[in-house]
Amino acid sequence: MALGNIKIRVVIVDDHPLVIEGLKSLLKGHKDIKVQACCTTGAEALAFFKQHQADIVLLDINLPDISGTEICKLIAKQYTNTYVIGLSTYGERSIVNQMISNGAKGYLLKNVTESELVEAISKVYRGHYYYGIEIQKAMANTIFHTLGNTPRLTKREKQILKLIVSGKTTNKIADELFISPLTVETHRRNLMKKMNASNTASLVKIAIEKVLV
Amino acid sequence: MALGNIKIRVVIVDDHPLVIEGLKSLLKGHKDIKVQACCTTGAEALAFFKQHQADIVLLDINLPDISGTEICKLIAKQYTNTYVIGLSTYGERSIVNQMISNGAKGYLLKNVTESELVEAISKVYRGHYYYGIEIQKAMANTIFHTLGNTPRLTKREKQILKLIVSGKTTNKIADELFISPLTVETHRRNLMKKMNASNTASLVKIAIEKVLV
DNA sequence: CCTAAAATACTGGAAAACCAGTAGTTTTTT
DNA sequence: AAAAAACTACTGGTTTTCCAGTATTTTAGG
Repeated sequence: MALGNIKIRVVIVDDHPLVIEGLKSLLKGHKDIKVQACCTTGAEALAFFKQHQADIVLLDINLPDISGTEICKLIAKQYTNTYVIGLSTYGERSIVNQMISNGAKGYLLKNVTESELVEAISKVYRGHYYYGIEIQKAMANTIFHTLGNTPRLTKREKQILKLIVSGKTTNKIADELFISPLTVETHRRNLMKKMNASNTASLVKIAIEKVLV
Repeated sequence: MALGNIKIRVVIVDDHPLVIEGLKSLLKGHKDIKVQACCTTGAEALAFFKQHQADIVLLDINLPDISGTEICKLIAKQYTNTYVIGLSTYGERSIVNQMISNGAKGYLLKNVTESELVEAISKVYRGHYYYGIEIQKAMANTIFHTLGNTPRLTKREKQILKLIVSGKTTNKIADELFISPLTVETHRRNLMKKMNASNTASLVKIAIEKVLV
C-alpha cells in the first residue's frame, strides 16, 4: 500500500460492541491502519474529536443518542481532515443519500468483506470516494428515485400532505385549515401529480419513503 | 465454569461476516466454548445440521434466504439437543416473541457484552432460558405494545396489505390474485379494523411504521 | 374426524377520493 | 410594476373506498 510508516488513524463509532469487535478484527492484520478509538455513542465520539485527531471515521448510522447523519454533518464541517465512511445494514437507502449529502466520503454495508473495507479506508484516506458495490446498486436505483425526482412541495402542500398521511380526510383537513374542501382536493391532486402517485396509498408510501413527512 | 474438558459446541448463523467475527472474538478467550462452524445463510446452516451436531446455535433473525424464525422452528423440532439463542438488533420486538414461540431458548441483542454472551450460552446449555436485559425490557414494553397492539395478520392479509401499500386498487388486487374484488374488500376492511386505521392513508402509514410490509 | 380460523363471496348503500378543466386572488420574485 | 408561483375555489362527473351485515367453502390443528 506504500504508505511508509504512517498509519491511517481510524475511529469506529457503533453502539454494538460486536460490530466494533468485528471491524477491529478485520483491520488487525493491516499494519498501515490503526484503530485509534472505538465509541459506542455519538456523544462519546464528539467528545473524542474535541481532543484528538483521526483520518477516518467508520460511522454507524444507528446510534442511540445522536443520529449518524447529524454526527456526519458535524464532523464533515468541523474536522475537514477527517473523512467519514458510513456503515449500515442493508435496506436503509434513504439514509445513504442523507449521509452522502452530509459529507460522507464512503458508505459500506455491514456485511462488508475485509478487502472491501480496507480498500474503502485507503481510497477515502487518499481523498477519493468509495461506495460498496451493494450501495452502488442501491444508489443507481435511488438517484432517480429519491433525489432527482423528489418534487419541491410548497409549504401548503407539505402541510396538507402531513395531514393526509396522518389519516385525515379532505373534509377534516379543510376544517382544520379553514379552507374549502375543494381547495384541499386541488392540493391533493397536485400532490399526486407531483409525486407520481395514483392514489392515497401510494401518495402516503412515497411521502414516507422520501421522508417528506 | 466447571465443565471439565467438555466444550460447548457453538454454531454461529449470521449473514454479516462482521458479526460472526465479533462473536468469535468475544468467545475466543473461553476455553470451554468452541465455535464449531459459522454459516452466512439459512440453507448453509440446515445443511450443516444434517451432518453435524451442536449444542448452541447463535441465530440471527435476518437471513437472506430463510427467515430466522423458520430455521428456529425447524431446529427446535428436529434437533432436540440443540438449543437456539436468537440474535438481533434492537427494535425488532415482534420477532422476539415469534422466536420464543418457535422454541428459542434465549435471545440477545447484538450489542451484547462478552460476559452476557457467555452467560447466556452456558445457561442455555444447561437447559435454562436466558434473555438479555434489554430484551426483558423490550418484552415488558412489548407485551402491551406489540402483542396487544400489533395485530397478527394472516398470510392473505399481509399479501393484500402489501399490494395496497404498493398503490394497487381493490380491483387490480382482485385481478392479480384471481379472487373477487368483494373478497379483497372484506380483507381490506378486516385489515383496517385490526390495525385501527380509519382509511387507506392511515393503513399504509401504520403498515410501514410497524414494518408489516 | 371435528372444530376453529381463514379465505372466499355477496347485498346495498354512503362517503370519500379521483379526474379534468377553469379561474380569481394573493404572495413572491424579478 | 409585471410576471410567476402559490393559494384559493368552483362545476360536474366517475371511480374507489368505506361500512354493516351475512354466508359458504377451505384449511389447519388437536
